[in-house]
Amino acid sequence: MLALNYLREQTQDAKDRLSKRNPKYVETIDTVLAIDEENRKAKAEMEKNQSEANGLAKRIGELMKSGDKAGAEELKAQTAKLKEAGKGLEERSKQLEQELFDVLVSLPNTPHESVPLGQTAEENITVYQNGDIPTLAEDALPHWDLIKKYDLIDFELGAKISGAGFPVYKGKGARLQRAMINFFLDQAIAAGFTEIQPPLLVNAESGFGTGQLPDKEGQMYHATVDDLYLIPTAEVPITNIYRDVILKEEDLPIKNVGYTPCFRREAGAWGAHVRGLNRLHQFDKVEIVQIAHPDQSYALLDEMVIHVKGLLEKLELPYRILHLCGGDMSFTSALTYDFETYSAAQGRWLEVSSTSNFESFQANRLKCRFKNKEGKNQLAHTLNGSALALPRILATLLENNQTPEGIRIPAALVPYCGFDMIS
RNA sequence: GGAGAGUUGGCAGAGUGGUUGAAUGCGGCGGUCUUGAAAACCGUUGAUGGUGUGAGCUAUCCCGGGGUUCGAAUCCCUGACUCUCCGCCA
Repeated sequence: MLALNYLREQTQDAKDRLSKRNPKYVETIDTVLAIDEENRKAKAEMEKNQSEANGLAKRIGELMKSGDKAGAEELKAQTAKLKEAGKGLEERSKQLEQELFDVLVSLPNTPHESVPLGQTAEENITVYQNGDIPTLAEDALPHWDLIKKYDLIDFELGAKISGAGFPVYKGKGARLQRAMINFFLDQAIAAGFTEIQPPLLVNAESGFGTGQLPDKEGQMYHATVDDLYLIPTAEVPITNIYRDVILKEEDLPIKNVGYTPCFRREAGAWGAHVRGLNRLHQFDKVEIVQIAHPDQSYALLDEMVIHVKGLLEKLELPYRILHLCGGDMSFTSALTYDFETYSAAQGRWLEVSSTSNFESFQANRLKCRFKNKEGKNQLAHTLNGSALALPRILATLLENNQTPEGIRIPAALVPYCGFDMIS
């Protein structure tokens, strides 16, 4: 949620930036400002009324104390009118407040000035590419066939137990998953992150804090009996640790990492290119999350990019980094880099990490602040990145590393899984 | 799941329906004293919004929501959470 102050004081800047996502937001900003002005007027009126009522109440109290019952009764009669007026004013103010809130939460984050213009994924800009794209043999298999061949994952079994998109990892498939999780966690810990094991179900407040609610309600599994949501990413519980928290400036940046399964309904997303591990309802991910001082958040974003690059290089996977354009960025992000690995048998780039700076957009929803040097509470910046999401890494790894003898495991993972070949 | 108790400022903890945004203690900050520090003493110390150039004024906030009342931290209803006891259980 954008800060109202910002929209009021830097209206043109907000309009310019949001236009990068969609020009229609210029109008929305005007609507916000109009409602805000009306709201402030209504509030002033209500406060004046309330102030009078408070004054009368106080005087009645004094009269009662001094035993002047008649005088008190006289004043009581006067309060009736104020009370009546107050009710209407309060209702009006509440309604405007709600309207303002509704419009305000419908505004996405303002893109950073470096964000490329564009509306679709085709307009994202490749800012970096690394690693050789392997040339596979004629009879190279896509990962869903390799999985069957080596009995690593059973999709049908998962479908029986749960439904489509809930794979059952078996044997070396399961061990490789565990190896990657530990590898990613250890790498993050070595980079200064603190490991967190958060709850996997969160309440609606947490869903709102990081921006999944209300606009992405349909994407999360909702346990309605207890009104809890299954997390779509560890970002939600880990960032919400800092909801309603005022941090000390010297505590920043806070660096956390967590491994969690992620649950996504992916409503409406099923179509082409979703075979095998490409898109799942449940998958594993290691997520890094930072709470930062606004002055350093972009430097920290760069650090996170370097961290993710390091992971992909240690896994010996060809990858590229995309600077997402305004139209393709998520609702909450100010700047996002997507990492994609090249899955050679499918001949496709697969997104394996999304690394973003949310600036104060989430912090404003979370009320995550720090006391600055002037002793004032200031919104922090939040950042996060996948480091990494497992299924597509696995898909790429299986496809790219297939040999007639079996699937070669990258050296970095061998100590973690205890084998160097799947055959 | 059953019964009971509780939730107050950074922390601890008091609170009578009527100048209580809230005693007191600790902590924090400033000062006196000191060569310096400690101790002691004095003062100060919540958040958010509105308004004003500013001192200020004003509204809201004592777990959340609703109600009673001229007036609610205080009374009533409801929800969440915590603790104790009992039951069940990995």
